Amino acid sequence: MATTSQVPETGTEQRIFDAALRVFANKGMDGARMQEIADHAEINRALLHYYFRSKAQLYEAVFAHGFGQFISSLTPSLHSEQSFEETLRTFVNGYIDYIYGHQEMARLMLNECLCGGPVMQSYLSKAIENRAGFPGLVMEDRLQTAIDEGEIRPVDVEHTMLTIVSACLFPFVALPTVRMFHPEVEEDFEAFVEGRKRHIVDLVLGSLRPDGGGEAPS
Amino acid sequence: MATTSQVPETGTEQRIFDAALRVFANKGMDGARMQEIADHAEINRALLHYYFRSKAQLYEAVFAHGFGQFISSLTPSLHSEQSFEETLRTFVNGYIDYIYGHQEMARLMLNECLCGGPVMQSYLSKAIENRAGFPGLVMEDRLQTAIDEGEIRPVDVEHTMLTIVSACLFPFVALPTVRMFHPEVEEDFEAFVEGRKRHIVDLVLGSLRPDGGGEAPS
DNA sequence: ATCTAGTTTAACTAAACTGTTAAACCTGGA
DNA sequence: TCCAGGTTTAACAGTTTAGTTAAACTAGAT
Repeated sequence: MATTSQVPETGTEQRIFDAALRVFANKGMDGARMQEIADHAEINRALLHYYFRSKAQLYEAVFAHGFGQFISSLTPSLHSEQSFEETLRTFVNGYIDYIYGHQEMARLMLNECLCGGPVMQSYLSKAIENRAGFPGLVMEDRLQTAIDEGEIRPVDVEHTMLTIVSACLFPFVALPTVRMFHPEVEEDFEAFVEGRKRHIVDLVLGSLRPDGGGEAPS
Repeated sequence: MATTSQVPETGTEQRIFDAALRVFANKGMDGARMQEIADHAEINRALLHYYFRSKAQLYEAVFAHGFGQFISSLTPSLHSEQSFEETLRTFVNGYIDYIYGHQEMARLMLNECLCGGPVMQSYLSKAIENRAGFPGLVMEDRLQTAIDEGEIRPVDVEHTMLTIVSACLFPFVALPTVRMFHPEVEEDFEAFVEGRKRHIVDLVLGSLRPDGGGEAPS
């Protein structure tokens, strides 16, 4: 079953997978052409269907892999008991690190996120069944306890979470547009990424200090 | 030319336009079908091409309209000389008000934003030629002067702008997904919108107070 | 009454795409 | 040597789509 002894450097299935990811991310599920995927994988359409029966199955396979990878890359580091600041930093760093390391996957997932496609819907609803296994919800809960314990000023946790996630995600998925405003981003992308992490943590912590933010707590 | 005396309640062209917006926003340029647009407009495909020669032209027309509408709905209120806080509040409120009132257009534009499509690219590059005419850049400049004058603590203006825009945009374009986490959003959407405005302004102002944010200014 | 613009119907072309199949090819392992 | 699985090629069927066209119809304006 192809796992007999040594599989070639980059197996065909993996090449198809990578190619599909790239094309799906750039063109979307509808805009993607099986031929283009085959071209990028340097194989032919027939072989493509030989591995992944249909376009829909290929798409779901790619999505599922990225989705699982994303969650499992974030969850473990959030599991232990940390201070709020540590949790926030871990969350933001983990989030952005994943996106940085998997920009195409991030774009693909956000695309699904936008149209509220059935694939995202089904995987997400299953994933959030247990809060402890979903990074965003772990972070949200930690935010709530920090408020309860007076560690930070009382803010709307849902809005705050939305803002944090937005600030982590959006600049990367909208990169083509961001680059038009700030061409220097491309020159030193890693510096931008690290700066982004610091900025977000800084902004949130700065605003949530218990000693009266924009509105005095009481 | 149809403007002789009284055009019927909703002109055909407008109905096509609305239908196209809806379909393009939900399915994307590639996923959209001319037949579906015609159905929503309650006309036939032939008439669709009679008004807008091709799918590409229809798409560009819809995009161009929304793009111009967005800019011109924000620019005037930012023109006068205001305090930083006023400017920020005007910007955030205007941004979110537009999105709230034009959710489909916002989704469509972000879709274009993601794939870095040629349409967005061309319109945007023309729009940012004069900074004073582009809301985001006006805000960014105001942020810079506020720092120069010690009105707020020195922060990275680009990162801060990115965060503000992200926080305004993302929760709305990703609404289908947001709803899965917070079903209550749908019950009172307007409350969510107003809460979002306050939260963002609050968070940013709270963090930018000149008296030492997360990191002491000097 | 006639003219004209908007509209419908229906048929059609041309192209694109997905998915399938059969035959042949290559290569490494038994 | 032979076999089997991966791979290619090429052709095909079936479907869907965009876009065009011609004819007929409708209704308001002149």
